[in-house]
Amino acid sequence: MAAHELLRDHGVHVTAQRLAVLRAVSSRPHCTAENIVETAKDEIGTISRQSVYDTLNTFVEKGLVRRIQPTGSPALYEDRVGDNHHHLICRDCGRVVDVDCSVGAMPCLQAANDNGFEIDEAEVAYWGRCPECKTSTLEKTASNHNH
Amino acid sequence: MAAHELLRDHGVHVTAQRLAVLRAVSSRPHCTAENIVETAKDEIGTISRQSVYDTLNTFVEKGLVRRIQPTGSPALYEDRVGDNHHHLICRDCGRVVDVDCSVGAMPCLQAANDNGFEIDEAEVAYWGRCPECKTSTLEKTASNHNH
DNA sequence: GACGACTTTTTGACAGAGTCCAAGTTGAGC
DNA sequence: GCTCAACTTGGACTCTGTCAAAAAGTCGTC
Repeated sequence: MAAHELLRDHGVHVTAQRLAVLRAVSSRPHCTAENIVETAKDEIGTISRQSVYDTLNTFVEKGLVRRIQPTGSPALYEDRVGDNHHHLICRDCGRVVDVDCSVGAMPCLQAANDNGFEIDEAEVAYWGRCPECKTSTLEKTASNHNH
Repeated sequence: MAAHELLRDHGVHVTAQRLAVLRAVSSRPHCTAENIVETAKDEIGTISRQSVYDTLNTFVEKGLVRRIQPTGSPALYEDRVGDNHHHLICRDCGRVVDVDCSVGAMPCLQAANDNGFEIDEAEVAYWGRCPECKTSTLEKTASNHNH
């Protein structure tokens, strides 16, 4: 489906800014609002930060993009929606990697006890260290021994 | 274990401020840095905001308290560490409620594919609406019908 | 096509959370 | 008691994100 129709079908007006934001989100796996401002500017010349925030909020609301917010990081946006995948986040470099749900298709939406809440999303973040950061820590430790 | 020894064992100096911060975190399930400043002031008379932030960062680093950061809310701190419980968060009022791990004891630490990451924590947030906010929305909807 | 209601975008100010800095004071632990 | 760590004060600053009002653009209808 063309981006144009995608927006129409979700009941939002089609504008150059929105198309650019949508393409910016698609262009890389996990980007910040700031990334999107830059990417969209590259594409259409100029766009205000406010428009990007407004557009992202609209998209999130309409289910066109998904927002994730790891502790200590600005919000990230991705266009992979509806498949309930999760994220691996590196504590050192902040890198985010997609990972499929370990329990299967969507069961993690069920909490053990919902306390009367009406749950619509389960966000799972695995925290740790990515291969590169593991390696560089080892190197640093080794070089410390040379003091 | 007394708070005093708890700090000692984690290799941090024992000070009135740190004890007050620790107690403030324990005093309620999920508190903001601002809550802690106030609670600690009530206890020891005066403490600087800077100290509270420093202390909280130290505690998080040492594993004495856990920090969670829901979208659109300041960071929250809790002293329930090491049991891998999760959180229910209300999209409307921001209320946070503890919930035990749905899969059992710590198995959600295992991602389907760790991509070479060394994972040390799985953070799960269930997003939805709390009973109170569900009710108040219904009331608002009902009153709109009366226009 | 042109009109007009309504939605978006722009611009710039603003707010909240938290960090950084620096210098001086206090206090913990050996 | 000495030394180093921790605390205070206060302000400047950064980073994300929102608010408000005016200008511009979209889209259904004529």
